[in-house]
Amino acid sequence: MTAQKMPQRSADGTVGKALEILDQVAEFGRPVRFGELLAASEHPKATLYRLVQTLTNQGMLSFDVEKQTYAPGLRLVRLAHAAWRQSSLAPVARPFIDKLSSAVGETIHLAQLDRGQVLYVDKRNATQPIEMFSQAGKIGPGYCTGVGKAMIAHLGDEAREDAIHRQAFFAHTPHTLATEDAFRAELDEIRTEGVAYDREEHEPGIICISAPILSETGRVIGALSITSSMQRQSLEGLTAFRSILLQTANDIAKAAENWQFPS
Amino acid sequence: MTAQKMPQRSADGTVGKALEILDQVAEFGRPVRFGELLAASEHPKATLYRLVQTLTNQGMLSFDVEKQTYAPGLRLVRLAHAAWRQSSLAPVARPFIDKLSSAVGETIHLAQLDRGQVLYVDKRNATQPIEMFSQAGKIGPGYCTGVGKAMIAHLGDEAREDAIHRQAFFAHTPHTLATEDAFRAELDEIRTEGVAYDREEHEPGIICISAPILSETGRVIGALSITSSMQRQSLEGLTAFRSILLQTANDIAKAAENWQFPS
DNA sequence: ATCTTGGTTTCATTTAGTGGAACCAGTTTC
DNA sequence: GAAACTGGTTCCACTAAATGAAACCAAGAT
Repeated sequence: MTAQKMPQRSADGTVGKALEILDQVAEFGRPVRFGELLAASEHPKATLYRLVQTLTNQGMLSFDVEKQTYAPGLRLVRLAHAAWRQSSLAPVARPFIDKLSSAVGETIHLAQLDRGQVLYVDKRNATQPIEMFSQAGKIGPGYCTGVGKAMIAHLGDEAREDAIHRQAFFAHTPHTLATEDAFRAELDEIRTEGVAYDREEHEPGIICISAPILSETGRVIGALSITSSMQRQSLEGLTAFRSILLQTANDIAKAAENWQFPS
Repeated sequence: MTAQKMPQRSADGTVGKALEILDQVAEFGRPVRFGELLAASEHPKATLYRLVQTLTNQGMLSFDVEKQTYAPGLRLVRLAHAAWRQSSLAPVARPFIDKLSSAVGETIHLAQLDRGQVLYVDKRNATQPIEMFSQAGKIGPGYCTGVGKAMIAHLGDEAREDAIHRQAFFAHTPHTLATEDAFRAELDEIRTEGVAYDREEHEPGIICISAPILSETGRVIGALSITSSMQRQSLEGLTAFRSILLQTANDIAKAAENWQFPS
């Protein structure tokens, strides 16, 4: 089995534990029996049971009476709606992404950093229609995606170290930078370069160019990327997008500064 | 053992309280100051403070250091992704909705019931492109929407009573059924009718026809609706969709029965 | 009919949550 | 320039809530 330990979240209090359970259920990716959960959990039966009970009648977990399984609850969808509108860059960035999308005709990703991991908050694909939550909310590794590297490279020293230590450094492809040292070197490169490239590091044949979105004070607030495949493009081809990508990232940053939420 | 637990008011344990806070923040619809939250809360300063702290470093709330405001956190988006894929009807229903959408050329909604409220989990609009989370995750009232009425009408007695008591019965329009009695009568009607109509009860000029999605055992698992406006359609016009709507609802129910999650 | 397996409940013990009050900046007011 | 606010953070005795070992229950399996 693949016993890969995730970076631990300082489980403060009961609330922390409850949320940890929630994460576990979510990670299964399918409805789970109580027993399975118990096996994967530190907690004794009774404790886990009560925790799950609480989450369930709070609507954070949904319980399928017929199949006796638990899954992340719909209340989350409701809350995420609010989160997405308020905390994510997506609403602000939308017009710019639309423009960029039609200008370059390639897939666009908008992502933010969540504890060292890449969280995609929006996506535009020239050809296919958008796929709702199946795209937004998706997560990916920080160390081998263009957006991930672009963001981590521009973090402050402290935050960057933290992010680096959260990486799993699994070699998805022969091109993956799978060691901390190689990764650090790449980050330096990216900082001087201004943009990050994904040279088939995550998926074979998939390449991208990515730029960070930085606030006026230099804080990393997200990243933007143009993705393509080796069939359609070369790395040099992507370089041609450098200018428009940086411009768009800048536009989004500006727009984010004086973003007022609709009453 | 009597199943009588009247005093519930979303108050089980610390976890319940924390989630309540989360809801409150989400309800603001914009970043909030600690003070504002305090004013809207029952809890004393210190308690609220700690709760908010916990939620924040759990990633359930995000804190804008510059503006000193809280908003629902990105961790929710990640969790919701899982919830949407697993607990919602959307992934199963997608192909059917697509088909229905292109067949009727009107707006389609897919919704589920969450504590008496309507939670939209997917939407198809013939003309406009999809709008990610800005649509999925949206909530609406149960008593004055087609999907809401269709679902509540087909609940079991106990659950239906519960749902009815959760309704606010605010008269959004002159046509809103704003009393419990009128609502009950309408529900009876809907049960014999098989479909529910929204006759400008929520928004002026907006009408819809809706069918519940029922499991083989008769449990309500969601609802489907075709929405239009008085400009484009009449109620009679919508009636023409009755058959295809019921058919689609049925297809979705069938598909949901033997839905296996992708490993 | 008895043994497992998987889920639920009890209850004395322990731990974590609570909240009144004090404390600290920064701002405003006098 | 001191004094009174305002908004946020920390203390700590008190209390309510979480804990978990063990008992219990309901099916299926043997």
